[in-house]
Amino acid sequence: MSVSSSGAEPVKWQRRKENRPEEIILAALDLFVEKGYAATRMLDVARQAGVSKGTLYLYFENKEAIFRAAVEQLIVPRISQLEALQQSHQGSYEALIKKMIMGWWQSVWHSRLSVVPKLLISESGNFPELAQYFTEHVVKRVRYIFVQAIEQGIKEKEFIEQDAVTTARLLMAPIIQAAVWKYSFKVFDDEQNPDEYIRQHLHIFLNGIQRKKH
Amino acid sequence: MSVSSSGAEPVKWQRRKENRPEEIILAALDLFVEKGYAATRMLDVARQAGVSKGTLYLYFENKEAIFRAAVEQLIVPRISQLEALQQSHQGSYEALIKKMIMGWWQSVWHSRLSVVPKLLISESGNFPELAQYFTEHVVKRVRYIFVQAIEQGIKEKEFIEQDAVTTARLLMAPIIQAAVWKYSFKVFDDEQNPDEYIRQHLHIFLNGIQRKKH
Amino acid sequence: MSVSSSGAEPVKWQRRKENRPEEIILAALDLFVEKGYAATRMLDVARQAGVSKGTLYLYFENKEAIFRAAVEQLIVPRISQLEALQQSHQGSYEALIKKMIMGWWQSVWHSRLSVVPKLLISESGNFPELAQYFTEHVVKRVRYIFVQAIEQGIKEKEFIEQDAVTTARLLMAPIIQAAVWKYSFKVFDDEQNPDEYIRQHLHIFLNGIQRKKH
Amino acid sequence: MSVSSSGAEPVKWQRRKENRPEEIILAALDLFVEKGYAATRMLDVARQAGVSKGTLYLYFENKEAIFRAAVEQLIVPRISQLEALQQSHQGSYEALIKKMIMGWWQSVWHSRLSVVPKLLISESGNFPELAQYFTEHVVKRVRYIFVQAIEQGIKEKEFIEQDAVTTARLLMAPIIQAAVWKYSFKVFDDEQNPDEYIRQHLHIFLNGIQRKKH
DNA sequence: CATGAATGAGATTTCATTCAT
DNA sequence: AATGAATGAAATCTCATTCAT
Repeated sequence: MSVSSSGAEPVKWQRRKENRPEEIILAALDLFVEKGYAATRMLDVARQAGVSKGTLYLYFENKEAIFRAAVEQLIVPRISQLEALQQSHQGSYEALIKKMIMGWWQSVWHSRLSVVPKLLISESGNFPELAQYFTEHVVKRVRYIFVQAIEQGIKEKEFIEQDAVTTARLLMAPIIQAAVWKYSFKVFDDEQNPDEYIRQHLHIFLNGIQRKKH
Repeated sequence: MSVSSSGAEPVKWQRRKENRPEEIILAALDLFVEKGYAATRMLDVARQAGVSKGTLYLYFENKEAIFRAAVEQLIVPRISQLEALQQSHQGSYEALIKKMIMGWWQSVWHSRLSVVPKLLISESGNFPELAQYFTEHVVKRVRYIFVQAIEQGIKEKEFIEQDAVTTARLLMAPIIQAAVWKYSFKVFDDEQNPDEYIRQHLHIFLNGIQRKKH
Repeated sequence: MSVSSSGAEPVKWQRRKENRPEEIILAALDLFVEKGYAATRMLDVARQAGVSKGTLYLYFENKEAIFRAAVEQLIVPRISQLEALQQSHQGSYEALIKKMIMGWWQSVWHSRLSVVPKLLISESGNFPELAQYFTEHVVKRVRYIFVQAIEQGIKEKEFIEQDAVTTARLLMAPIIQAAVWKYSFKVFDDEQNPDEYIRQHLHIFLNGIQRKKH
Repeated sequence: MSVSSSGAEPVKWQRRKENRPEEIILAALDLFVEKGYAATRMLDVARQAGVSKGTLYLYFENKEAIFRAAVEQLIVPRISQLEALQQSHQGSYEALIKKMIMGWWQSVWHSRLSVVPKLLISESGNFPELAQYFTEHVVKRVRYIFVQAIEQGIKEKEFIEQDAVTTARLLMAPIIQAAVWKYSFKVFDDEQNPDEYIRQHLHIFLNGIQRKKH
């Protein structure tokens, strides 16, 4: 199912030192999202990763270390993409926000990364340091990028006067919400086209904050 | 419910006994939200409710039953309020939506009810039937109320043409998001005024869907 | 086998809060001595004590706590007996030493207490704090009692001039040795009469340190 | 043993290979004494011996085999020294005993051999065959040498009438005790001069068993 | 009814041993 | 011959649930 391109011999004793940590992280992420951290047994993680229980402990000190690694390694690298996008932008701030949201959406929604919000929301109570780390290094950093775009749009008379931080929260809320929903109630809720959802969000939102041209 | 069948004389010191199930539910809710379902020990619930471990089992079959009861008893009654509001409304649909959102917000945000979204998101993987129940009987039902208001606003040329279901999702997303955030990252995230947050959401959102008057 | 005088109904659910800790300690002692600390499984301790695994953890934080309790509660009380004996003595120092050794021997050898030396010797490497505690509060304290008797005997010209501490060590060595042997090699070594062994030790030792009367 | 069958040219850099088993035994001994058998991990043994875990299994079947080898190879050869000493002796039995004890003491105390008593005492419960082997082939054999010396001394009227086996036990007890102590409580107990300890033991003991000359 | 001591299934974690490299 | 990554049995410990009091 997973290993490589050469087909189908289920080898039992495999040495894959290089790839193990990432394989374990991805396996754990799948399960943490599905069952929550506490309900995920190390045996499950091992099976999902195609290794034995003991192997997990060769690469991670304990269950919590896997959790931390999953969050940190997956998310943080993505943010710089966003920052780069902002700095190289030319044109209206409406166009910048559209571009950033759509880019973020593409890279997050369709990747395994989209599970992280749900995971952190679920486990924030049990891992306060991790929740704090996430708040400081991800939430606020991403929000700041949008805050800047909004503030500059206000200064340039493109957007109406408003509190930029609250507006940035409102810009992000439906996206985070969608990611959380995907892993919580999607199977029971009616199908919807996520791309259309975002498109419409941007439409209403940008329409809502723009200074009306008379 | 059982002791004195001649419901006339409400003896004070019996109240406690009568309220036991609710006290247990509230205690459990607090803990489920704080630590998650799996990490909450029955001993903790007992202590928080001021009873012994054994007593829990006099009122509930097991841990899961407490969880189900908590969700069902807290949420469902509130929805009919919303439905009543809609049916009695007179005036613009913008005003109706404002009224409903603010009413919902008041009754949810400032009550213990606000923990339910976070709780269900966290535990949906472990309690699929409950997640389904919640999706069908709460999410969709509430959404339907807003869908109707939006659709009628479109028909009356008050709002622009758009997919009402998606729009309803976008209307609700920041509110649910706020409730989830409150119990996940609020302590680490910067303070914000929740009432101002909702006010601004309504402002941008309604501004964004209104048909521009020229 | 153990519970009480009323005969033979092996009850399954027994509440014995008062006696449990001591029962567990004694059970653990038996096994620690037989197999060593590390090789003794908590399940074994539970079975030996006639309780379940979980019950152990109601009374002791972990395996090490049982070990510590066993050592501390059994040994320390006995020492004061010895000190009392010394202070009330009248007569020759030879007689005092005889009396103390025989008394100590009686109370230690024929009781479960005799296992402690072997146990501490075996586990000293893994429980250095416990070994230190034992050295300070038991070994040195007991030795000091004998050192005093010997020094006074020297002063009174009853015994020959010699280093009293070394002599006290030599007085105690065969006794400790016997206790250790009992739990290590006794089953394989030839039977011997322990009372005769001590009697002869005292005979040779006291004969060896006495000032020769001409 | 295997490589160069023409045993003439002892190549230096092959030595290491040839000595592997002994190096492993010595490494294991150090650790067994410090931590006990069960608490000693094969990884520790490997590291201490400067080899990898897998290599241990090239030379020994399993952990127990290392333990057995350690005991057997270290102890047994020393006994014949003692027997030779006895057979070649001329002079008083007091002098013979002094010579044997001092010789034994020298070769045991100041060598790694001194750890064996503590080790066997600690692990006798887990390795009964080994304990039996030790009792039969070491303890009794050594004791027999001393028993003979004592019995002959009695016959020659050098020593007083007494049970020679018990006396031999008492002669050996302080020495074994000292070796055990060295690896159990020495670091916490006060310093003492071991040579002085033995000298004084011989003094008291021999003084105690000698027939008084009038 | 209420209690909390007692239970035991099941979780995490360790480490002797195996075997691909 | 040597390595050390990988294995999995078995240990400690937790906690939902039961039941004597």
